[in-house]
Amino acid sequence: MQLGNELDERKRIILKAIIQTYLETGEPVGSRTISKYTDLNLSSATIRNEMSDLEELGYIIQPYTSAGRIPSDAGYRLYVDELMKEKEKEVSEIKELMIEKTDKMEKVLKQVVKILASNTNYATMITGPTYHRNKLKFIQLSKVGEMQLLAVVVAEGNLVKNQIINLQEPMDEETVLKLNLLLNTQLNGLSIEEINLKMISRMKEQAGIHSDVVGSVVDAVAKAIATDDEEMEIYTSGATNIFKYPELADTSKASELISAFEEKQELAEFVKDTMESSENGEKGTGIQVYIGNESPVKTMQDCSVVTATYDLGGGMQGTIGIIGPKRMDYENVVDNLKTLKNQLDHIFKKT
Amino acid sequence: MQLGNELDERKRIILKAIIQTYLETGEPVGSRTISKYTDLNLSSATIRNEMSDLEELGYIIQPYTSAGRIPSDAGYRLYVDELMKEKEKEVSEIKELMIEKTDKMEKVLKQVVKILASNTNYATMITGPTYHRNKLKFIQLSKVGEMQLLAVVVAEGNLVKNQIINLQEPMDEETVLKLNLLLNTQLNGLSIEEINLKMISRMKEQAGIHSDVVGSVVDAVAKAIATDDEEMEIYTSGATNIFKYPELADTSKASELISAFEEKQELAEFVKDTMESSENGEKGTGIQVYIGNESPVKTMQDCSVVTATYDLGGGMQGTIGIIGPKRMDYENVVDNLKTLKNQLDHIFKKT
DNA sequence: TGTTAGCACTCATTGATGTGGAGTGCTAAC
DNA sequence: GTTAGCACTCCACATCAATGAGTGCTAACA
Repeated sequence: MQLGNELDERKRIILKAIIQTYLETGEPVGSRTISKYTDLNLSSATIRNEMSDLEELGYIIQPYTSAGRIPSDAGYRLYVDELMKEKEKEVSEIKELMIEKTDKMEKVLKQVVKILASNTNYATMITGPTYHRNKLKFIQLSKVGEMQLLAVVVAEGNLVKNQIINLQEPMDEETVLKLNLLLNTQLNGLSIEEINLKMISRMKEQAGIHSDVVGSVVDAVAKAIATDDEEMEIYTSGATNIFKYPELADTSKASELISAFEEKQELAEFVKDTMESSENGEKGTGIQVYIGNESPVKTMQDCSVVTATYDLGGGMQGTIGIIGPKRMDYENVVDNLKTLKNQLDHIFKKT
Repeated sequence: MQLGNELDERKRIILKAIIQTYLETGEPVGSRTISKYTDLNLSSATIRNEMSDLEELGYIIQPYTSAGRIPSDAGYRLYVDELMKEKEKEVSEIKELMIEKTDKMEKVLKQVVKILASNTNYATMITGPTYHRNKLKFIQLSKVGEMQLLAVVVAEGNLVKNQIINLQEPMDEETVLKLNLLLNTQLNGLSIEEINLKMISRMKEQAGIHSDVVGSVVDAVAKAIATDDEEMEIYTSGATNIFKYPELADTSKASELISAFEEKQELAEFVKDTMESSENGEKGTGIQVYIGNESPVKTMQDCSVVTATYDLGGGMQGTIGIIGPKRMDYENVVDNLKTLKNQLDHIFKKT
């Protein structure tokens, strides 16, 4: 935005041409190529002069003396912020993603990353919706064995968790019923912050000899409602797509990248970052582009990462991400993410 | 076994020496090395003669003229079957795997693969116990919304599944109770094969206007009990360990291998194969070694795979696997798997 | 007959060298 | 302001020789 003004129209066109050619080929692009590529009808010499300027301004880089130029991080940034938009309307056919309606969200998510990965040829990730200040909807204790209870906890958004509780001593059906009633009347509609110690100890009193069960159940409840960072499941796909881009495929880089995918906790950085900046309401599209150094994760400084949050209302939101080389096809990626965002809204609102 | 007899003692020692040196170094081993390595006190020339014989017999291979020798698949096989055992008693200190007791099996499994991967420096996989002819233990329908029921199905082994059922029309608490009773009395203790169409249609009759709910519940039951191959979750870890072995680390191979890990369905082949042969009761240790071509998966012909089944009694069993280069440290791997097997038994029997 | 020393030979690996070509920067002319 | 021309740079690639690990063979030895 601020930098863009120092560029006249011709420079912008040339820069755009350079970047686009580089996106396709992945190899430094020279002045002759551009002189043919554009409809400016300029000789390579003129282009060379302009390119020299562009390099001085920091938008392109010469990997070594007398080689072609490649975009710098700043160049990509300008391209994403401004140059790309001018073309945006052109290609925008909405591809129908074939997501069959399944009951389990987990499956949907796994399918989504998979489709996205094969659509874009990049590595992809997705998190399920995380529930901020989620409220308790329903608790059900059932006897499933002599000394075992099953606690089923349902939170808002129909997030179901269950936990087996091993008892110290047998419990009859009637007591189970009583406990059920107690738990539901006391805890129903509360969020995790609202369940305080006082309340728990009061309930334990009322439960009499079975106070330890109350403790276990409250634990289960806490687990069901609180979705802390560790809990958060991140699904990934297409990690091996990075082998398709020579600049990332050499053994050491690939190893690091794929490790990051496997461990997943580095990916959580993006989720956190994206969530934060989407709260600050930048742009409003909820789409975030990290180019090279802009990434919060060091191991991904040779990559670009594009993330989007999908928002299901009611405080539930998740994150989708695409990780690829810096020369990723930003237009296509952003496009894909946008349509996917809508689709996810659609699916989950129905469910 | 049958082939082993054509080898005299000296040849066996030399072969063993060759293999062990190769396991360490990963490079073709020459005669001079062996002449120093062994306590046979033979000159390199003599060793050369023996090696020539061993090559003719098919146990070792010369990658190119006048290079050292590397073990062939047959060589590894002999090593695993016979040579290795002679040393087995030596190193067998049981490493205590620090598996903290958690409630969720999923977490235990994820932790186990992780530990195993970092212990062995190979890629690892594990499946949860699959339940053959599993029986229904308990069904609980609960109303969680105006038009929504939650079906919780508990099968033997405390395998819990839940499913949200969307109703066509509201249902009052009383009906829910009645349905609960109906389902439990009819289906309790049955395995999936025993639930036939006749039974379902009879239940639908008794359910009256809510017959569609019965259908949904039975579906949920089926899903909970039947653990078909697709359902089966395979957890993996340490996929990037393959980068540590140059013979697997070149881009094309690594890409294929890691893809296989990501997709997981190739890994299911091993699970199936291992299960079958463990049923046939070979050896009795339940540990299976696939060397190179012996593998049922083509993409892993440059690897060796060692699998083990852990058995929890009651028809529940799962599979652990380690995937590495052919020159993997078989002794250590087998050892690790054995102790892990025991630990898993221990953990899950407690749970 | 089994073992060993010696020697010629093979072949992957490594580093040096040279060439071709893509691309630049600069200058001079239009 | 634009362009043609030219010298220059530097990577990529191929070629070549030197190196050295390792073999196979032969002949001598115990």
